[in-house]
Amino acid sequence: MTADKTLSLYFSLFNEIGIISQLSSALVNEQLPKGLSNAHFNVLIHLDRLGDGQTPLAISRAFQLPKTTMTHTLCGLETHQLIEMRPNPKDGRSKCVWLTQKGHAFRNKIINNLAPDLIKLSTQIPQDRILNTITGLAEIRKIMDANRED
Amino acid sequence: MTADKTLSLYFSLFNEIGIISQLSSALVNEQLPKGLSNAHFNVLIHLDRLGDGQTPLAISRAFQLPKTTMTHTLCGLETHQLIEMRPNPKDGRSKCVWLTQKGHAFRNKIINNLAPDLIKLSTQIPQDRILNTITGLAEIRKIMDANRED
DNA sequence: CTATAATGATTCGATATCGCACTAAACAAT
DNA sequence: ATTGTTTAGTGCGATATCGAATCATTATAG
Repeated sequence: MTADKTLSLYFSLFNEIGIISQLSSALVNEQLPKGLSNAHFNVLIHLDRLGDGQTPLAISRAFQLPKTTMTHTLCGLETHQLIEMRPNPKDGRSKCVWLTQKGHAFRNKIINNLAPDLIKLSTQIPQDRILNTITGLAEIRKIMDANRED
Repeated sequence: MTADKTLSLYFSLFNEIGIISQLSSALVNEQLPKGLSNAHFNVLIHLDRLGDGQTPLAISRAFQLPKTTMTHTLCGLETHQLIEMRPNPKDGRSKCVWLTQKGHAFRNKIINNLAPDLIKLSTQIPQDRILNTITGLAEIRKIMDANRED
């Protein structure tokens, strides 16, 4: 295969991915109140799924974002009382991030509001298609992630 | 299929997409000089592929971005002399965006610099996998795009 | 034709992202 | 114990994103 063909193939891939990323962000944003963005919601999801009590640095690494960005995002979540920042008992420099009751409830509410849109999607696209696409994406993601480090 | 399963399936999908979107943006950003971002580069690509002379509004719609964002991005490109903004002969309120020689050359250079990374990827992932994934993504994107309007 | 509405682009203010520099705490090496 | 290095988090400045309001031009209605 020519280099040109390869390039345009991957440009197509990344173009589709970019568009869907934007569309899915829009879906979530529609459900969020003013003052809270995708960035905030993703952190809530993350803490709920993988457990809270993590440090800000660990979270910023999980999202591969600069820690200054995470400081800002966590600050917003704390202002809205969706998380609590407590000192890290194991390291005086560090903090631990905990979901509050309100944070849990908020996450659940947003996910519930999201459900109709996603369930509608699931009626429009065969499940096999989604599963196969996820499999392909996961492979691509793993390799790109591995390449990133060298 | 339960609603819960459906939700987590689509969350997985969008999660993979979000990560790859971030990784591919990073690939491009590595090749861009300070002062020019993905946003700028994507506009150059767009003008080269689909033809220049478009209005700012048309471009902002193509990317589904607010027109104020596009004003800002185009302003940056103009400062770097990668595009020219000329009055629209068909509408006194409007402008047309044209690639300069420098803009063309810049696009070509960046794409060339990007090539090694993408060609490496193409040696790591079977082409069929990429093609199938693109097909799946395109279907998902089309349906989400259509849903967006109602 | 004139008055009104709609449209393309910009300005402005608010928030987000991110690199750089800084502080405080922990760790490492003697 | 002391000193130098590394690490966690934050403050700050630059740029990006985006909604609301504004200005100029065009389209529409009567």
